[in-house]
Amino acid sequence: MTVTLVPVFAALGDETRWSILQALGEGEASASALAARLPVTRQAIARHLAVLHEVGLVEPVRAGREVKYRVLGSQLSATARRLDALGAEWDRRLAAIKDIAEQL
Amino acid sequence: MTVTLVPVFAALGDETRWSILQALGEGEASASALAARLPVTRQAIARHLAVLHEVGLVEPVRAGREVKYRVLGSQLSATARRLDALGAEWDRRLAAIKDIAEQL
DNA sequence: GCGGCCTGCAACTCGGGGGTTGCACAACCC
DNA sequence: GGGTTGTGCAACCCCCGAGTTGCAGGCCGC
Repeated sequence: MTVTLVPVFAALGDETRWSILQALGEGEASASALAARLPVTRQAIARHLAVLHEVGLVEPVRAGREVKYRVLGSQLSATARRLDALGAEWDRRLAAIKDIAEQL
Repeated sequence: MTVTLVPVFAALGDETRWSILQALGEGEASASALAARLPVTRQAIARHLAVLHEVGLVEPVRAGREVKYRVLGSQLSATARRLDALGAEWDRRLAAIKDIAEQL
């Protein structure tokens, strides 16, 4: 059920979305609240939140008539672990190739 | 000093670039060699390699008239560590906020 | 119940990036 | 030297996504 990595990074490859994530890192907030402290429209932020939710980095929390969002740091850490494993694997393989080449 | 995170993730948010990285993870290769086993033009791959090089994920290696590229797994792992730290920090802060709220 | 927030959906603009083709140039091989 | 292979640069097309405005619908409080 692990989400594929690429869409997550596509979501993380946007400055505005990082601003949103950073703001949410200081506490839950609604789209309107975020729009008040960011230089973009509420609708734009709503779309960004939808994207972040699709890749599992953020979670909506109904609070009466407003919808607050909570950042899911554990998901980010999980993604980080997969990334680290990939980097280590590549370095390991390339080192092995180099060793074999030197064996000649 | 450390490159900003966003461009790195923007670079990682593309399927074709991941195909390139995966291929390079099995051994160094030139743009032409990659074009032979991927469904895109050599020029497109060259542009992707330039992007990956700009964010430090890949390194060019001149070999006579051809330019092979090597994937830098350590850079990926370094990025992963920064990401993990961020996720942990967010979770820590939100947990602290929750604790304070329950103190009331 | 009624006016004011907050949300959701739809249509539109516009700039950027992924992909292509075409050509010029450099380096290897025979 | 001449043909072949690999690279670099430039122009072009085209689609997608970030952002906007506008409007309709739901919940609150008075």
